[in-house]
Amino acid sequence: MHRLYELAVERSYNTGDIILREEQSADYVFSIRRGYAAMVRLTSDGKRQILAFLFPGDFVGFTSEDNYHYGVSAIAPVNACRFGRAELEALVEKYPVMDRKLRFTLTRAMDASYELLFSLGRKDSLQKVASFIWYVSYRHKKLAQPSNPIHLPMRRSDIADFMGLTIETVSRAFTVLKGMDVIRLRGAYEVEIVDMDRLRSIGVVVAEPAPYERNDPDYYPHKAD
Amino acid sequence: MHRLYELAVERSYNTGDIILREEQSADYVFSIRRGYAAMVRLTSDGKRQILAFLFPGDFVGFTSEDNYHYGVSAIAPVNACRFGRAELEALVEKYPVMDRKLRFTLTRAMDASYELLFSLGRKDSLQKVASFIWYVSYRHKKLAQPSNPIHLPMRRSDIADFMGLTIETVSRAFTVLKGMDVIRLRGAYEVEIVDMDRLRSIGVVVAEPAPYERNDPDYYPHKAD
DNA sequence: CTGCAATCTTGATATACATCAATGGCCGAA
DNA sequence: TTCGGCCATTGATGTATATCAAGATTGCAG
Repeated sequence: MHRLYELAVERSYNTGDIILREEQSADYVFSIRRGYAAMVRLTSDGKRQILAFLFPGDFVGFTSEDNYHYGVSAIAPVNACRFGRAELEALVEKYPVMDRKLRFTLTRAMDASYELLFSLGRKDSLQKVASFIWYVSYRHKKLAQPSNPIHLPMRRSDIADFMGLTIETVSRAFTVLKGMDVIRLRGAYEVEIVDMDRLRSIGVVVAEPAPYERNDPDYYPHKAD
Repeated sequence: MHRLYELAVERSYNTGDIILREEQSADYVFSIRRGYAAMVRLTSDGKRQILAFLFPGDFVGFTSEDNYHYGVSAIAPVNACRFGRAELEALVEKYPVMDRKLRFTLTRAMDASYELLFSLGRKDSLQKVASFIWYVSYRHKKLAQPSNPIHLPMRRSDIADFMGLTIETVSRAFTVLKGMDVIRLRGAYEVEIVDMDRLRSIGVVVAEPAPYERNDPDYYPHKAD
């Protein structure tokens, strides 16, 4: 594993700096060491979608195409390690364990991506914002950072572009959550979660036990054949 | 590679059958051999989001959690191979090439997922439906299936639940595209793409060459802390 | 062929969110 | 400390899409 970091180049970025540019040849993979970044995609008419927020420990830059189909920029000062794709693949060839590690990393990114897909497609604005706050708290906890009075490393416009909303709608959702005594704000970036259970119940709207009315459940449970 | 299929169990499913159930223990991985399926997530209030359509050759069932966080059901008669996760991992351990193959498969799924994320967050209904038709045509082409007069294997409600719309809105978008002479319909499931370029230009709204005009050093004014 | 049921289309209305427009609060510079 | 600019918040209005409600096709069963 430390072999990996021998071929890394460490780099620093300030807030707003571009780490990786859309349509650039996909020659590098980055791992975020400190700070926060966002994977960004832009439309021809000036709209923006954030595909993922990157927290310390996250990797970015894997793609099946020749070029990146997204940009990455720092939303707070970032330290990142840059790996050449070719060198990385060579190393992986030598140490097959790496491959499993990378695969697991990708699988986690997939799960996060499906979670967001679900939010974007089928949650209303309040549910989106509630699940977003819950998500940031969760990620901070995983990193052993303060997870209750949390610091949001991103601005309202970033939240909006992540959740498919506008800044105004995000702001109003914060106001509603405050009014419900679910959260409290100390400045726009410090969120105290007063009622974690209620926050979760607003934002995490997955279905209960038996979700598939339509179908004949002949096949479940799949016995070993 | 054929070693892989030695530990597969082949199974058939009819339209509407459940291949894999949400919250089930994630013990299997499936590869679709024939037919079409959908990864589905449901909300507590009865809404549905399709996370991905599965075409022949696609894999499903990898997750970083202990349980699946989505269901999979057949939207047309399906033949699928089922692999035990444990056996698969054991095989991978023995033949490291497999790992790279799986990783690449996952990377492609990621790219597709980001594409959908973008559509859900920032496209209007016409753009969503146009890009959807384009996507199905593209997938058929990759499978060496007819890609111009295309057969849609899914119903309007599936398209709606994939694109975060309602069936009515999807239907209206089809009508608009017909009116623009971009597509022609022969029954609800047969789509002739009359003007592929226009279809693409409506649905694929990625930004042009220099996408980051706004992102001078000053774009995120919340400067270095 | 005929009839029925499912699903798609079309129309009318409601509504959540976007857009437009101030106002207000925080933070860094001087 | 005060000032000025950048964001966030709040308010008023507009609009795209959801919802509610009929019809119109399609395709299957008999």
